[in-house]
Amino acid sequence: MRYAKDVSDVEEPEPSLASRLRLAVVRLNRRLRAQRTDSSVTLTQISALSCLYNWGPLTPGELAAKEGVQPPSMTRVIAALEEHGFVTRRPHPTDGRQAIVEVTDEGRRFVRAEVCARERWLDQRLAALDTEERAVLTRAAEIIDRMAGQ
Amino acid sequence: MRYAKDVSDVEEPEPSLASRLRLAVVRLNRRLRAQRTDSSVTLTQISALSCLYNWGPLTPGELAAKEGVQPPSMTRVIAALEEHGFVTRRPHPTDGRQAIVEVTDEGRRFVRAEVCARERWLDQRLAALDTEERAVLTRAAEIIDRMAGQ
DNA sequence: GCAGATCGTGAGGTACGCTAAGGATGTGTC
DNA sequence: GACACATCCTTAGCGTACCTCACGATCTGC
Repeated sequence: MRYAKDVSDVEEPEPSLASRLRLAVVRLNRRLRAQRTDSSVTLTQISALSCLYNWGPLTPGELAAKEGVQPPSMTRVIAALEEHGFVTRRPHPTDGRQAIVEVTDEGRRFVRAEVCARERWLDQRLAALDTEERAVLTRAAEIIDRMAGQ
Repeated sequence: MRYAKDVSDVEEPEPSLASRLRLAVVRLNRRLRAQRTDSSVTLTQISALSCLYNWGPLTPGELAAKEGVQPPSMTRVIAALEEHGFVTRRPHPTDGRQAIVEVTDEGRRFVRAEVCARERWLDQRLAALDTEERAVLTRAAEIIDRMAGQ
C-alpha cells in the first residue's frame, strides 16, 4: 500500500534512486553484521584485514583512509586484529611516528578460509540469483566502491 | 600491491562477488551514516519512517520484520519517531497486545522534504555517474532489497 | 478459568563510529 | 643546537544501533 500522491507531484512519481539505494544498502549491511560465526572477529575487522590482504602492508593512517574511517577508529580495529594474531606491527624504517601493519601468515589463512565461511549466507543468496543479476551486482559493487571510496 | 597467489589457486583469481559486494556495502553504509544533518533524526529512524510511508500503518512487530531487526530494537526507534511527532501509536482494534504505528502528516512532510535534503550527499555522487551506471544501481537496489528483504 | 503462546517493552551488553586531547617524532628556522 | 610547529598514532569519552534475555499484558485452546 502506498499513500496517494498529489496530482501535481509529478517530478518524482516514485522513491528516488538515492532513497532506494540507501534503503537497500542499510538493510543488507544489517544482515551482513547479523551473520555471526563462532569466531569473535567482527565485520569491521574483516573489512580492514581484507584491505591489508589486498593492498599489502600499510600504516594505520593509510588503512584508515582506505576504509574511510578516522584514524582513532582504526586503532581499535588494528589492536583487535593484532590480539587475534592476524596482523603484526613493526616500526617504520625512516619515520618513528608511523608504524607498518602487515598481515601474518595466520591472517592470510583466515582471510582465505574463515572469511569465505562467514560469507556463506551472502553466497547462498547470490547463488539464488541468475547470471544477469549477478553481473548487475558486480558492476554495482564497482560503482559503489568508486562512489564511497576515497 | 597484491600478494602473490599459489599457482594452484586458480578457482578464485580475484575477490569473490560476495567479498566485493560486502566491502562496497559496508563502506557506503559508513558514509551514509556519517552524513549528519542538523536534524536529530538518525538513519535508522529515517529507514523505518520510509518503510511506514511506503507500506502504510504497521504493528511494531511487522515493522521490525520488514526492516530486518528484532522487535526490541524497533521499540526504541518508534519511541524516537513518536517523540518527533512523525508517527502515532493507537491500539489495535481487535488485539489488545498489539499496536498500530502510523505516519502523521508531519511525518509525511518530513519524508518528502527533509529526507531528500539529507540525501544530498548521495544525490551529488549519483549525479556524477552516467545514465548507464545509474541504471545498474537501480537494478542492483532492487536485487539487493529482494535478497536482504524478508 | 487456567496454561501456554504471542506481542511489546525494559534492561544490559557489544560493536563501531565520532571528536577532543595528549605524547612522540619529524621538520623548518634562527 | 634549540625552539616552534606540523604530523602521526593513540587514549579517553561519547553517542548510535544492534543484539539477547527477561518481564508484564493480552489472546487462545482446553
